[in-house]
Formats: sequence, structure tokens, C-alpha cells
Amino acid sequence: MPMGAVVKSNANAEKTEEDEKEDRAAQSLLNKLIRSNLVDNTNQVEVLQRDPSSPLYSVKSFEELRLKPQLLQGVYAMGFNRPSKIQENALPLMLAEPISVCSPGCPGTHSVDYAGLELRNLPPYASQVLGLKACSTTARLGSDPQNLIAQSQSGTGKTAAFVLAMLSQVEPANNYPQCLCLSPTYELALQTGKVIEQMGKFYPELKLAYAVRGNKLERGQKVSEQIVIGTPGTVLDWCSKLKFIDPKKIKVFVLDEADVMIATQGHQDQSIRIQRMLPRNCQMLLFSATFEDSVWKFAQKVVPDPNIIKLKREEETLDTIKQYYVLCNNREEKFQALCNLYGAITIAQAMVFCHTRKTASWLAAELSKEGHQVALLSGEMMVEQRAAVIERFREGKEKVLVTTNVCARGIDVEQVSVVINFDLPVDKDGNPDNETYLHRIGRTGRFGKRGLAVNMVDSKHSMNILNRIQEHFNKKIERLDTDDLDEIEKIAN
DNA sequence: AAAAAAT
Repeated sequence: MPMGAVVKSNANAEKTEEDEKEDRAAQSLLNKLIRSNLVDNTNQVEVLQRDPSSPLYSVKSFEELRLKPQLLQGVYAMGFNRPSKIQENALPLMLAEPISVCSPGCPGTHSVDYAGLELRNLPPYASQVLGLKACSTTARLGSDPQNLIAQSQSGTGKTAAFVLAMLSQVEPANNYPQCLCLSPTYELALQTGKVIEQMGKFYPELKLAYAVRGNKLERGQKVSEQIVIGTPGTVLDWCSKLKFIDPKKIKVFVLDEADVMIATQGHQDQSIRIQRMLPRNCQMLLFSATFEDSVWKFAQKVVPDPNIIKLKREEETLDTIKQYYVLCNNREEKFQALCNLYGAITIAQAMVFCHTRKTASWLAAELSKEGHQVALLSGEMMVEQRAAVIERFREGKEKVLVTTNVCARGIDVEQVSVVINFDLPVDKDGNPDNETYLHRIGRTGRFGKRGLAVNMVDSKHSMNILNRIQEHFNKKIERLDTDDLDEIEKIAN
């Protein structure tokens, strides 16, 4: 009998003409369905598959993913109605169920009843596309989970995408960590943790552990929570010398803001050491808004056989953010300009970025002296204090947050409509840091809302840096005169 | 330079 031949109720029957006709009908219906679901590549999404021969498809609804009911309930509870652009493409590639359908040579019966028509000899993905249960007797198509490297702008639903992937694989009945997510900062770990908790709240037994600084466990204790979110240092300790987590039991590993996590200057050592402890068949998911070329190459080296999804350039983000610069001669003038802007920016909420912790704390103190209420957040503060500050900012009790690059990435506060670069972002060599610039101003204009970015320039050198940033994004940054009240009126409107 | 850290 040829491979993938039709097997009806009597397994050894010859293939009749009628059977073949039915096969063709099934195949053509299926092709139609697959085509209608194909990714629109003319749009801004670029998908590179691990297995280019398998059909590429996207989902237009969460229902098509055949999530567990508790999980779908969580998705709805969060107010998500339909997948975002990145989710349309990423979810089918990541989720456990949709890819485990019959393989072509599978000896089982690949027939399903669909709209009164018995479809047989179905190719892989068939049951996913048709929204039906996979044949119970089928072999699985490839036993390893699909790895993914995904790049898309901030505010496009990356977090929800990987949270869904983790929750769809977790087995709440097993009381040990199965999913591990790394974040670059304490604040982001807390924020992402909240999403996990909300989306997973309909799994009664599901628990989440925070592997972050200050979270201490008894010696010899084991983490019983099924999902762990944390920062690299603590997670590494928990996995290695403290042995709170058995890394060999991790099924899904997520690197959020993956470009910083694997960049040489970033948390590379720790992230890679953790990754090496994971089992070979662990699913690896890398998410970030930006991937600089060298980082991108490195990512593809670390992740075996990845699917790759890229959302086209960042223009879209920058379109909704109006960018200005203010010309000053020194730090004091920048401070004055910021004071002039204070009234306008506090209509909603604002984030003010400084290059160092020292400048940040100086600036916060000076603003307070002037009678302007501001909050300060930087890495030198105690974690408890940091948690309290970000909470107050989230609740809107603080209108202005003076901070460092600790908040440059991922922090999502909806009311933030202004980002001020008190110091322009530069790397350790003093060159413009375009990635960080994009991430910083990406704190505003989230989910299609409009935003405003104001850059403070205080020297020829910083003007030069700003010009290079402007060139890089090929987007005009206009001059703003903060002594001119009409001008300020204009931006505040 | 910032962040991560039971160093």
C-alpha cells in the first residue's frame, strides 16, 4: 500500500475510483481553506519558516487556535477580541496543539467528517485549518516544539502572544516549573507577571513565581509554581547553585526584550548559561521590538531551527509620535525648559529619561524644589520602593516619572503621552543609541494612540547625536521653543 | 552608563 493511502473503515480495502474522487474533493476544499488563511505577505509581516514546505497560515480569531476553554476565557477576560498582527502569525507557529496533526505517512485513519463530507487522507495542518479535532490515531508531526524569533514594535501584543504560548503548554496539575520567562528589569518582570496572572486566572491550580531580587526561599526548598518569571541573575541562581528550579523540566523558555538579553553589553552571560541548562526539546521564544544586526545573527545561532517573524520597519510607530527638540546651552537651561513644559505635560502622564542615576535623582530633587511633583525610579533604589513607585505611576497618582534606561523598554502605562529625553540616549562609546531611542519614545503612542517626544539638546555634540538619530529614522524632529507659550500650547492641545 | 546579582 502506498504511503498516505486512503484508509477507510476496512483498513485493507483497495482504493476505488470513488475514493479517489473524494480525495480530490477533500484536497481541493482543503487547499481553498488553507489559501483563505494564508498570511498576507504584501503586508508588513515577514515570516520565515523552519519548514518552508508546510503551509503558512495566520489566524483571524482566537477561536481558531483551539485553546483550552479556561485559556480562551482568560483571553476574553482581558478584553482581547481578536489577535493582533503579530499574534495572527506568531500564535499558530508557537502553540502546541495546532501543529500536532497527522503526518503524511501516518498509518492511522486520517478521515474526519466535515460538513457532511467525509474527508480522508488529510495533509498536516488539516484539522487545524478546519477547526476539527486531530485524528486520535495519528502520529505527531515532528516531536519538538517550534522555536520562534519574533520582532515587532512595542505595543503590538508581544507579551500576550508569549503568555498564551506558555499557558497553552503548562500542566497545572504538575507542581513544578514548566515555563520560564526572563525579563531585563524588575519592573518589566512585575508587569509581565500581571499579564500571566490575569490571562491564567481561570486555571484554578495555576501559580506563578517571581524570581527577582529580594524574593527569598528557604534553603533546599523547591519552587512548586508552574510558571516562573524573573530577572537573569536570580533565575540563574535558582536554577544552578540554589536548585530551587529543575531546569530540565522546563518546556517553554521565553526571552522578553531578547535583544538586550543576548547583546554583549546586556545580560548575555546569564541568559545563555540559563539557556544551556534547559532540555534539548525545550521550546525557545525570543521577542523584541528591535534586533540590531549582530544581535539578530547571534539569536539565530542560539536558537535551533527557529521560525522567524519580522514586522516591517518602525515607521509606523514613529508616525503616531510627534518629535521635537529644545535647544539649550547647558543642564540648567534644560532644567528651565523642562519646568516650562511641566504644565503642558502633566495634562496626561510623562516619562523623563536621564543618562545616569545621578542625573535622574538630581533632576527629581530640583523639580521638587521648584514645587513640581515628580516621582523617581532608578536601579539604585530598593526593590520595594521601586515596586511602590511604578504602582503609583500606573495608578496615575504620579504624573511625571524621572527615570533612567531601566524604564526604557516594555513598561506600558497607557496614559503616558509624552516622553522627554533630558539626556539623549548614547551607548558606552558615546554614539547615538537608536534602539534605545526607539524603545524610549515607544513608551508613548502605544496601541495606535498619538504621542509626543521632546529631546533636550545642550551642546554641539548632542545636536550632532540628535541629527544622526533623525537621519537614522529618516523622520523630521522639529525645533520647539519652550519660552514661547503659544508653541507649548500647540503641543499640549 | 544602566541593568542584572543569595556575587
